Amino acid sequence: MLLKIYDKLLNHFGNQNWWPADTKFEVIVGAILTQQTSWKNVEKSIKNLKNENVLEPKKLFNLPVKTLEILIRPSGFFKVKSKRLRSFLEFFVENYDGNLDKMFELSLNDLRNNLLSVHGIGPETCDSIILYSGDKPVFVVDAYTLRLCERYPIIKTKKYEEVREFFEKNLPKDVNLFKEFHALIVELGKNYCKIKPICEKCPLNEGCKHEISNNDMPNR
DNA sequence: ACCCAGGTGGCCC
DNA sequence: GGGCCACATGGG
Repeated sequence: MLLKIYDKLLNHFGNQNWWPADTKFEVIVGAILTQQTSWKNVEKSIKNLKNENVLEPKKLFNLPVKTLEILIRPSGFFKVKSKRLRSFLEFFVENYDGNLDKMFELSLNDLRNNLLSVHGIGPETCDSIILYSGDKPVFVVDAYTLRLCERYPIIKTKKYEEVREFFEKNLPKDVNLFKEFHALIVELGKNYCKIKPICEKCPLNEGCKHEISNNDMPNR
């Protein structure tokens, strides 16, 4: 079932090659900045950080908050997100000396729990970090994934943990597959799921229960 | 002038 | 446990 959906999406959209970033650390910063924000805007912030040569753990840690706010302004919620970046950096430098290998040495479970304890890192950001920066097999669930589950009915619950476990149990434990699948679901959501008329051309048109409104995103 | 974007935490009931 | 709200910029 899930693999069939995956194949259709892959055939239609092709390989997405997520996450676009030069370093693992950049992935983490991007994961926090992209919360409820278009990637285009995040790119501007990332570019600013690179231009200032501060896109490294200790350098970012030592950056004054005011400066950080200015640099990440294009990606929105800049005061909230500068705090969230600070929370992560403090956690990261204090516990792992700003060393990603050290952090990712943890067991999947400890890693998840520790990241989730950081203020501003919720389930999706946590799992994006683990999958795309840590290369470990957790499935990232987002609002698009929940909507997909609703429309085909794949699973009744809308609870993050349950949906994540369902995908992980019903797919081969393949990091690359998890990366691509999540990216493809996002691509699907961006292109086809908003307005009913477009559904005719949707690769998942068959069996879709999209009947109602233009916007029925789970968290709006 | 709207509407939306690769969420999260706070507060209320 | 669920429902609503603030957070903010840039693009369509």
